[in-house]
Formats: sequence, C-alpha cells, structure tokens
Amino acid sequence: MIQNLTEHDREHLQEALGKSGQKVTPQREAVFTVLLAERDHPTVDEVFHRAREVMPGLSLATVYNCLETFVGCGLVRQVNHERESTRYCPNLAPHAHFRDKATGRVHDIELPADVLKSLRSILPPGFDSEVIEISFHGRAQAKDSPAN
Amino acid sequence: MIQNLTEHDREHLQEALGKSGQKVTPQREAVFTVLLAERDHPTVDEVFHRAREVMPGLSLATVYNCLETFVGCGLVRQVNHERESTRYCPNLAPHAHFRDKATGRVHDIELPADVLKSLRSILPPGFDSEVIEISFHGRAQAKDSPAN
DNA sequence: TTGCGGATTAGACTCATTCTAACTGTCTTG
DNA sequence: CAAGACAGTTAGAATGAGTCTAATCCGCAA
Repeated sequence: MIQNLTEHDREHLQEALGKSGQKVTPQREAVFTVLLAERDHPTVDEVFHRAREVMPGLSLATVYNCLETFVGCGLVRQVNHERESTRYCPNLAPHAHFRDKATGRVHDIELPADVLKSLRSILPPGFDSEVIEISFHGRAQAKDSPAN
Repeated sequence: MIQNLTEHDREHLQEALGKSGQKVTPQREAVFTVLLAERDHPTVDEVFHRAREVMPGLSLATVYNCLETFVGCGLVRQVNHERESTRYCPNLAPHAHFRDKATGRVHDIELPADVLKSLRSILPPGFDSEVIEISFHGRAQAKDSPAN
C-alpha cells in the first residue's frame, strides 16, 4: 500500500531538510512517505498508525517531531479546523480547505491568484500578513475521492 | 469597568435566547455583558475572570455553557487560531481575523461583500458552504486600540 | 408543598499535544 | 580504536483546554 518515495520526492525531502541543517532519517522518510501516499489530510494519529505498518518501532513522539520539522522547513502545511486534531497536508500550492460536515473529510480547494490578491487587499495599511488560512465548512455532494 | 447592558443589548440577548427556547439568567447576562464591554476576543478564561469581578460565584463550567449557548443561537462567534484557546467575538458582521504574531492580539478585518462573493465562487459545484473562516497571521504596526 | 425541568456548580475526566530524561547511532577528533 | 559531541528517537509523564457527571438550585405550575 505504502510505496517507497520516488527519487524526485526523496530529493525534495533531502533538500528541504538540508536547507535548515537537518538530516534525512528513516523515520522522517517513513512519515513523509505516508503523507505523500494518501493525500487525505491525516491526523497525527493516522500518520502514526500508517507509518507503523512500515516501521513498527516508530513512536508517536517521533511522528510529532517529524511533522513539526516538516512544517518548519516548509514541506507540509498544518490544517486546523475548530479544535479538532491538527491535520497535515503536503499540498504547497495556495489553496483553501473545505471540511465536509457529514464525513469530516477535508478537501483542498484551489485558490486562484486573483482571489488571493483581493483577499490580501482587505488588510488595512500597517497589517502585514505572512499566512492566510481559509476554511469552508459545509456539505459536499458525494464524490468520495478526496480532492487531493 | 464593566457597564450594565443597554436596554437595546438586553433585548437582543432576550430575543436570541427566546428564539431557541432559553431564558435570560443572571449568569448569561454577566457573560454577555463582558463580551460586549471589551471586544478584544477574550478566551474562556479571560471571560471567566472578568465576569467573576461582577459575579464572584460564577463557575468556569457556566462560562463554557453560556458561551456555547450564545454560539448556538447566533449571538457570538467562535474564533480559533491554530490550536490556541478558543476566543469569542460578538461582532456578527462578516469579517476576517488577523492575529498579530507579536502580541497575540486578534483584530477584526472588515470583509466587503464582493470579496466574500469571489471567495464563495472558488467552490466547485456540489460544495455548499455555510461557514467561511478567514484568518491572517502576521505583524500589525503598533496601533494598540483593537480594531473591533 | 410538591414536583418538574432548565440552569448552575465543583470536580473528575478526556485526549491532543508537549515535555523530560534516557538512550541510540553517527560523525569527529585525538 | 576510544572518547566526546550531538542530532534524533523513544516511552512515559505532564499539561491544559475542553467536556462530562452528578448534585444542587431555583422559578414556576399543579
């Protein structure tokens, strides 16, 4: 089920970690692989269980550590909805999130540059934003393949 | 410091509670008063401490209950940022939130109808959203009066 | 006056996340 | 090779926001 990383993804991992002076470890590779394998915005716990199948000794603390590291070097994004468990997403393109009320599933919604721009424009002068989070909450019609 | 409710606000409270079959109680009035008095997006704990000054016997559980009730009948909105404590906001007009990295303070950012509309337009067909949350995270220049 | 039901209360509990301290493995330098 | 340094990993304890529970309170109706 969980494939190995492609050469390309492995380099991506290596480069991002390297830039902030960190190394590729088997654990980090396993966690990263899990994130890329199924892009369904898993929680830490879900990542933990999936990665365990491949690396049984892996500890929960390490999964937290890896994910934090990845976020720190820009490899993945955190997704928070209300006070639910944090989810992780390897999609780095600007996008919003839609959480389906019925299933709890999170879908990525593409965010066109002009919309992003108009959104930035509502900030009064003096406000300088690095991160914008946009999340919708509602119902999605069927369509069970998660929109990446 | 904490004024009594204006007649207008009291009616607003009464009406909203009444609509969902609930009553105005001294505790609810106190909590609501606190929310209106200082619109700085307080956490539950902050609401608790402020309301205590006026009603010393008030319990934390009740503050949670009141706030949940208010959210349920549309009197206030919850504001979540990452995994920090939930904050509460009596501003019902559509608006985004800006969290100042330096101070942690949350500012309301007016959200013009056309921006809101363009935002809604990015949802693919089949996605029906009831709630949109937009939050910025960055630095705000000085200006210590919270932009309501 | 009795009883009902919503509201309130204190404290126990949950559970995601963070912290701590010990351990591992690798790299360096002597 | 030995010794130290050091990042990374680990299990389990600690934290803390939020929820649950069971007892109590209070206004009102029978």
